[in-house]
Order: sequence, then structure tokens, then C-alpha cells
Amino acid sequence: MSKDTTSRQRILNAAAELAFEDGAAHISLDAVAARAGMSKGGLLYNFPSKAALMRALVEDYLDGFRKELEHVGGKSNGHELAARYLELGLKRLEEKPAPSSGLLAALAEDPHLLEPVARFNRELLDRITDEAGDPAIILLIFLVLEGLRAQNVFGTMTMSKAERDLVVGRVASLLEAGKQP
Amino acid sequence: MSKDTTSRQRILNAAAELAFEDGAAHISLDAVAARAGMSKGGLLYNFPSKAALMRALVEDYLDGFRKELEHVGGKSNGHELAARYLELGLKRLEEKPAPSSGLLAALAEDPHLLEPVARFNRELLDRITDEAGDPAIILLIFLVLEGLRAQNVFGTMTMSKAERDLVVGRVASLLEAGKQP
DNA sequence: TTTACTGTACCGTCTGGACGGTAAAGTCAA
DNA sequence: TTGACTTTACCGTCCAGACGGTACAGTAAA
Repeated sequence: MSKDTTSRQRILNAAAELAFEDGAAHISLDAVAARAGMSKGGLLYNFPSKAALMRALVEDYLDGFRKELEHVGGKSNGHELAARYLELGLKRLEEKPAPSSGLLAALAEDPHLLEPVARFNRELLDRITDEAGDPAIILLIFLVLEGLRAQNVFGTMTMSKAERDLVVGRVASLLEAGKQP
Repeated sequence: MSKDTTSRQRILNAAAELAFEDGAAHISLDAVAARAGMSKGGLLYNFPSKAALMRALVEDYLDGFRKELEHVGGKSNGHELAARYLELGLKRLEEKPAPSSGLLAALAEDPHLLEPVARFNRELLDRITDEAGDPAIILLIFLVLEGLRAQNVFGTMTMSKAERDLVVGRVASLLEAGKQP
């Protein structure tokens, strides 16, 4: 696809795209290499095994999230963090190869590979709820975002942009309302 | 596993369980047959091809949902239907082999197989919003449920029962509040 | 010279699916 | 009631192809 990225990133993108388009069961090393514009030897030079590739897919997803989340500033209260999380989650839905597609590939290969994702989610949830007043709204934001991600990655997104904006706006106003009661 | 079910159902359950436990990429006909307590020949007698099995997984999921949803009564207003949908969705989260695991298997095999699911979701959404006052709350319920399902099937369910009850209770009260404005 | 690959050849294993049985249950005329 | 048959619901074997992984010789840029 694009040549201005590292081969590592091209491979990761290729794997995510393939998982989304052809189904996670059909990500062969040959197919990923071909899609990344590279030979299988080249792929195996970057990732010594398929398992390593899948692990990298998960790490890449989490690193991206962490980096972008922390990017704004380490010090922030729960509400700011929640709003930032919502915003970031929505932004990530728009990205070309949905980052979550990589998770799908990893999940299909071995469900245990998603354990770091579960830990990350839990830590983030705790961090936000510790500082925010109403846990219910935080949990709700989390689930709504998870729902949108699921729709996106399952290819069953039936809601229009307008509908998504509507529900996200409502959620945001609930968060705002719970700010200073 | 259980012997009092039809071989068809045993096969479907075995496939869903395997997809959840070992990863959707590793559902081979041999593995499914073994888990269902049957030979591969027997499996192929019930489902003439792997694709047919995957299609059946999706149909089974939708049929179950449809049947249970309609079971209460055809005539109901939007709010009743929404409440029923929420209740049913939660109940389905508790089932032994998560019904959505079958969807995961189908998705891994061929993403197009989930198109009927997308259509079903859209039709249900339209049907409820047509009769209910506030579309935002309906969409919110839908996404929250989808989020819970995703957590369940991805094996990344980090929320406790208490937390789930908390957020679901909040959502239900929002639905109730929007009933007669 | 090192780095970052490409390309080809190959191996052992797994997989979907075709196929030929077969034992039991049901059907039905004599 | 019996014998002859058809159907149902499987079992076990086999095979061509796909797959992950290895090995290695070559190459072009830094």
C-alpha cells in the first residue's frame, strides 16, 4: 500500500486488513507478506513466527492507545480522562485499517493473546472511576465505545454517522451532567 | 457433552465452544466432530460443508433471538420491545456456550456471513425507534448490549456482575424516564 | 561489511472434502 | 409375521492442497 511506512508497520496493517476483509481464519503468512508487498522470507525476518506477529498486533494496538491517551498530559481528573477516552475511542473508529481488526486476528489465533487488552481496560476503568464521581456513567461510556468497536470490526455497523453522533452526544451530556452535582 | 440434544445442536455447540476456547482459526471439522462426540463423516452428513456449518451457526443465533423476542407477543409498543430486547440480550450473555461465539467462528471464516446479523439488527432498531419516543436511548441500549456481548465473546469481560447491574440499571431508568415526557 | 531484505526450494503436518462402507430403523406388500 | 427394500445416521479411510516454518543463496543500499 503505502511505501512511506516501515515494513514492520506495513506488515501489521496488512494483517489487520486481511483479517477484516477475508476473515481472521485466512491470514496465512504468504497472504500477509503478499499484501505487505514483501516476500515471506522478509516477513519472517521481521516477525520470527506467526505467533510473534499476532502478539505484535496486540501490542501495537495497546501502545497506540496508550501513547495517544497519555499524549495530552499525565495530570488530569477523572472527567477529563473520561472525555479524552471517549474522544480518542471515536477517533480510532475512523482509522483506515481499524486497529481492532488486529485484535480480531489475534483472538482467532489464540484467545489468550487478548489478556493484555483485558488488563489495560480494567486499569483504565479503575483509574477513571477512582477520580470520577459516578461510576455508572464511566462504565456506560466504556460499553458504548466497546459496542461501536464491535460493530466496526464485525462489519455489522448499521448505524449512520448521524445516529452515532446522536448517541455519543447524549452520552457526553450525561458525563457533563455528572460533573458537578 | 449432553446426549439429550440433537446431533445438529451438539455440533453447533461444539463449534461455538471451540471457537471461544481455542480461537476461531482452529475450528477444524475434525476438532468439531470430536468435541461433538462424532466422526467427521457424521458431521459432514449433518452439514455438507464447513461453509454450511458456519451459515447454520449464524442462522441458529438469529433464529434463537427472533423466537425468544417474538415469544412474548407480537403486539407491543416501542418501549416494551426495547425493555424486552434489553432483558433478552442480558439473559443471552449468561448462556453456557455464548451464542455469539458462533458468530465469531463465522466471522473468522468469512465476514460476509454476518450480513444477516447486520440486517436483523437494523430492522430491529428501526422497529423499536419507529414506536419509541427518544431514538438516542434506544441506540444507547443497543450499543451497551453490543459492548457487553463483545466483552463476553472476546474474553475481555473485566466488569463485575455488580458493575454490569449498575450500568444496566442506569440504562433501564433512562428508558423508563423517556417513556412519558 | 552490515543491514534488510528477496526468491526459491523444500519438509512435515493439518485440513476440507470425497467416498465407500454399515448397522439400525422404518416401510410395505405378501 | 415375515422377508425385502429403502432411508437415516453415521464411521473410517484416503487424498490433494494449503500451511507454518526452515534453509540458503543472492542483492542492493548505507
